[in-house]
Amino acid sequence: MKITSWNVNSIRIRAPHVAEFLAAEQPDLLLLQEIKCEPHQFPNLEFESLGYKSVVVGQKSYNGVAVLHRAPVEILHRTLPGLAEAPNHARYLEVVLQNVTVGNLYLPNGNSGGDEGYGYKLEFLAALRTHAQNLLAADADFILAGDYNVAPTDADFAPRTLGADDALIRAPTRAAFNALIWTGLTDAIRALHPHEILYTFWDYQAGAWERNAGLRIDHHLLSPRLAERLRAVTIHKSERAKPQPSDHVPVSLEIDGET
DNA sequence: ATGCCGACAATCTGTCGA
Repeated sequence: MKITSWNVNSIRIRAPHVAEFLAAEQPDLLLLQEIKCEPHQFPNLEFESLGYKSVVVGQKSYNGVAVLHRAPVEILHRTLPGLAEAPNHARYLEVVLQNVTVGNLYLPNGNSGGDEGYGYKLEFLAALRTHAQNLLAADADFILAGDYNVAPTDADFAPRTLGADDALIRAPTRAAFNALIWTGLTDAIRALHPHEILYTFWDYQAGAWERNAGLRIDHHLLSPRLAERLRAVTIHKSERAKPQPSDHVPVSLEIDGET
């Protein structure tokens, strides 16, 4: 099973890139973040011809997540369980494919909106941790993947890309991310590439791509049995060099068995 | 200090968010 996550920064702008990616890579699931549109605006036609259907959790202008799938999926959640507030933020979608529960998430950046904006980011991470604990208690096989807007360690961002108080690296951010991981989850990229400098995002500004001034902020967290079935991780870096790219690149997992 | 991008409301530009 192949599962890819990609923050596309507007699906309407990026539809040709996504279609090309689907044709070339044929993932079983493509988890999209920042689609920036309402469900009725989602460009389904361009993907249906490639054999993919969509589940869309969208809103006007901002945020928004979706899952593209070939085989039917069961929809479990359209908001993050336990996140009471969720004030008009389309940031979570959970489906099941082949007995694997897949949570697709777009975590708040946390640098805007002052204390409230940052607090919402921490609340999201806390709710995600509780949800992970519940899934573990239910003995589920699951993946929580997407744009976490968290650089977990100092090896996960290039020099001079982030200020010391940036919401992507502040101590409470990392503590909340670690608390999630330490429920017993595995960071897929780090499981297979523990020491390499790897990034999944390069800002549009200041020549970040040309200088390789990137961040590793897109993650796949795996439950224990799924971690044992992890065979490969691919960061599709070449997407960033294409014309009119997203600032994030796709990240794919290959999972053994149950296919 | 910072060279971008996309959506939107309202135009040939500004604001917001990331």
